[in-house]
Amino acid sequence: MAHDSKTQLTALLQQALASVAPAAADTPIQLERPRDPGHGDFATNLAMQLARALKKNPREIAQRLLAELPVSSLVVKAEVAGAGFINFTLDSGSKTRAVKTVLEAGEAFGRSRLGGGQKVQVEFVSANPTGPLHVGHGRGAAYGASLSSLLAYAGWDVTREYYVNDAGRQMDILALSTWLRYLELHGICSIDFPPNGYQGDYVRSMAEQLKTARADRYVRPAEAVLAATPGIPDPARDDPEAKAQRESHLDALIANAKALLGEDWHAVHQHALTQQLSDGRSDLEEFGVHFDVWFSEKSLFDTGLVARCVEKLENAGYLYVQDGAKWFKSTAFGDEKDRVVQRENGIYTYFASDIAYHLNKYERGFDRIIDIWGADHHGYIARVKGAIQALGLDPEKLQVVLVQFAVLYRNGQKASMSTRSGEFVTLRELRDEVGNDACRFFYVLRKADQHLDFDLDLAKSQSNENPVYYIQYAHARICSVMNQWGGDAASLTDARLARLDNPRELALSSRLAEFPEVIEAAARDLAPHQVAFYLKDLAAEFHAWYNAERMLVEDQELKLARVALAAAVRQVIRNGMGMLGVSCPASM
RNA sequence: GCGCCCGUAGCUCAACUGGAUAGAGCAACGGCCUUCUAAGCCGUAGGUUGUGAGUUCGAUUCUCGCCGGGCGCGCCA
Repeated sequence: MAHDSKTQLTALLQQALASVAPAAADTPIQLERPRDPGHGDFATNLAMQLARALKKNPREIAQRLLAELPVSSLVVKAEVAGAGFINFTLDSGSKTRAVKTVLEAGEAFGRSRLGGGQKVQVEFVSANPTGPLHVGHGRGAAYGASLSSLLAYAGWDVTREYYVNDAGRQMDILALSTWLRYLELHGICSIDFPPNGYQGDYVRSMAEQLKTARADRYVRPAEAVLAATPGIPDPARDDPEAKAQRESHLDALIANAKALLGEDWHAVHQHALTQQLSDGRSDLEEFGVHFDVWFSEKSLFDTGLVARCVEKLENAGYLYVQDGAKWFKSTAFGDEKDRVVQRENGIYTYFASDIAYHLNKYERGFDRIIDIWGADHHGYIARVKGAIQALGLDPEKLQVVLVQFAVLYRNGQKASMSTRSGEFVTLRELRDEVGNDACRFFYVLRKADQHLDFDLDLAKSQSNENPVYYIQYAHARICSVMNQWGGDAASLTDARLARLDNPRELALSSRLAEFPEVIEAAARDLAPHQVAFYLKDLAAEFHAWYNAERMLVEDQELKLARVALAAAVRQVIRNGMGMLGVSCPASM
């Protein structure tokens, strides 16, 4: 059995524990890799954990544990330190063995069975298809994609899903906006474009496509379009009354459009939807973000699931009618207030279709469901979990990760990111400026719950100083060395690794052995940034070694050992970067 | 006002689910290219972890109170 050092050491400690404190034999063994190399290769706080139960001095317990520790060739030195830590220094052969393990496992090194093949669904991005993706969506995309790969690597069966909001008012507004621009293109300029419509240039280009494909088929007289609309209030006014009037003006325009266009309304609607959807899709694909399922909100209505869902809640006694609307008693599940699922006008709320969507997720048999939402949706968690509980499902299966906002700065000024106003930086623009690799890496370089200040000027002007290049550079250097070495890569597994004996080489080997632990910890915490930081550390240690020692030396045996180490580093960089969706060029 | 998230070096961020002397990058300063890629390396400097208490062997981490910032509190999506 080729156990790794950590597993072996854990087993040794368990034996010692069993004889020192049989009553506490189930105490979990925590082994950490100390930051300070002077503290050895592994350290455990086991004695301190036992201190209270045994009512003894931790250092004394540590001494007794050491006395009972079975003899092993693995441990070169074990000593009590500090308040009661036990520090272990391992045999160098056990460290360099990682090189061979990496080379033999190749792409599979770091994979684990932590997830046990369980089915997990990760839903992310799910932006309304009403305009280009912006930098905020980019963060969700990068995080979700990296997390999905990470979970897959750690042994889960992952389904990546995008929830398409193709059923609501926002889509109607987009269709209307497109149509109004289309009318403008046909010389109908007497209709003021509503300020709360979609202003972006992409709307105009969709209108042009419509004109090219359908000529004047959708043209209607301006008077009919504006019939019975309340009109647009003075732009300077932002009182509630004015706001309400703008919204009802928009709704009246939509109603008129539907009436005037009849079946053609669906064609315009569909055109806008498919156009935006395919635009977003190709944007994400170029960004290396793939989805297995594109789930339509509209389908939830078409199959009657929303209605069935509401009925289920009603039968379970969690619905009541007030002011003509149907309310869900989410306060029964800890929410601040009850929520409407069906409005007075009979239209279901977004919440209703979201309940149905989650019911559908559960019915598809996932063992675990992860929703990745923007932080502005945090108030939404209680009601969704409440509804799940009301449907008799286990709310613990659902995990919501809130990704904090990416706030964009340009010229030291906060840039707006509203899709409707049209003043936003798109993900595509960002990728063009900064590059996909730097983008993916930059996004995932911080915890999801950290606010992200994205300084566009900095990202553009200093893109060469982005940490991603640091890691890619290490990879390129190794490729270059291996080209000059020119040997057969397969022969590297036979290298005499005992020749790797300087501290840098041993530290680098240990670092490689740590990779699987990093993967598991990151997967547990849903924190792909830990992988990114690990890769930075690995690259740093490699660069230091590279500058200190030469690999292509005269001594054939030493050369082979060093090239093997470099090849193993390269492999781990590839595995880690691949997970984060970042490429590894062979030269830079 | 209530709820969620956050506060760590001048700036951007880490810190292995409570561990040892809190670490990186950028910016600043000083060194290293006739030998494998200088997008690199080595060194110097930079901190009362917002603040005050509590919990214990031990707190950046957990609890509470303040201070400061972000977001949310619709029959919007």
